[in-house]
Amino acid sequence: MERPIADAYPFSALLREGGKRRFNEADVDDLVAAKLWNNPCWFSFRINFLALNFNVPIYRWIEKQYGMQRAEFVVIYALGLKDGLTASAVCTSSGFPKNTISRAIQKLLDKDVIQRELDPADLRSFVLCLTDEGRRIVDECMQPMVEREQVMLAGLTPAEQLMLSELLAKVVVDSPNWSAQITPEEHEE
Amino acid sequence: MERPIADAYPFSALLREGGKRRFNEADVDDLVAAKLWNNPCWFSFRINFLALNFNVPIYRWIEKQYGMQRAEFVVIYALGLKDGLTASAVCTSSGFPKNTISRAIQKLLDKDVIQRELDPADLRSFVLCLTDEGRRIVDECMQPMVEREQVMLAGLTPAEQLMLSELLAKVVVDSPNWSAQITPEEHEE
DNA sequence: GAGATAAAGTTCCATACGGTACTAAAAAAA
DNA sequence: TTTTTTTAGTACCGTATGGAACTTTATCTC
Repeated sequence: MERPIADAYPFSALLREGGKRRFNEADVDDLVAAKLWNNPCWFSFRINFLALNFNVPIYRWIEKQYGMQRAEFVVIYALGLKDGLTASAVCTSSGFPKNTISRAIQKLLDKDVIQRELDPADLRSFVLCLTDEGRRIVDECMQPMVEREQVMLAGLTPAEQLMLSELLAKVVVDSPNWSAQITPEEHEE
Repeated sequence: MERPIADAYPFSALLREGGKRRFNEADVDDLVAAKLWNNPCWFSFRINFLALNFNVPIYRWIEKQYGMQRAEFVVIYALGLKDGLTASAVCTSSGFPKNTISRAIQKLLDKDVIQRELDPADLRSFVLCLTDEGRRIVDECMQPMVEREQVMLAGLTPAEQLMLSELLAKVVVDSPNWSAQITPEEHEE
């Protein structure tokens, strides 16, 4: 039972097929079915498919509604959850490169959606916070976002949703243990 | 038991907190902790965080190794799973806009990574397939991708991984039932 | 302390991206 | 059949994006 995952073909096939037998294959697009059940990268496909299907309509709506780019929204969303962040904190938690975040912050400052002041403890960095306007925008966006999630998750029972939430959280919590490296010996060329 | 999700605050809080009590909060970055456990959009954060942490290193590596853009790789990956697709099939399963996929296909043709021929049954469309070179590239990319997944999932037991695979598959299978709309009444302006 | 190294943000620049408009073929309506 | 509408794929073009180099302040080393 000790980590037979990596090499034991039968188990990885089981993972990949992830409950295939429970579904009616006819309901699913052919290629989606292949990506779900005949794909060595079962996890990344599922995750990416779901992320895309959440992000595309949501960010399109935010763009239309507020003329705000994805990176801009990422910043104010983070500030909505935790005020007084620095740009680099937003970078590390969001994964966006720092120049993209920097530009987003400039635009938000121009629009008076956020404010910033020098951190007296570290003169290189600025502390950011939402203005009233910014707070209003974040609040207004919450409803469609939550609704979209609920639409996407409506196929799961409450118990299944809870299970999913816990499993995904467990993976995220483990993230400090992942090395960003792909293959250790990729220094050549 | 009939769908109490939408409004019952206590349950949505439970979902959001997704097993918080089981984790040692000190192990997690502050902002990540807030996004995990104090966030009405628990699902989209988890999904996006994981997708990003898979995609960024993988696509950086593919770019370095093969000089290939994300959209290009999406095309050959799809062809690797199911040969003889059309451009529009790739679009719908990947979520990329068709001009992006079209450009990617042009580049892949230039590089002799794929081939295409007119579909005699429908003179508007082309049937795509990998060349030997293309097949080789897809195969070579599989290993680092699978490895990255395993690194990311190493915090889960095999049983948990199986459960996660099934739950995510169930959500994906339900996707035809999601309307892309955000709010039905967004026709004004 | 002086010098080296790292970190926070910004600027520059080439390019990848996606909305929109377009062409040609197929399907549907008349 | 002819006309209208939809679908597959391409072209154009303005803009957002991210790598790399840069400035300034902190931190680390000796």
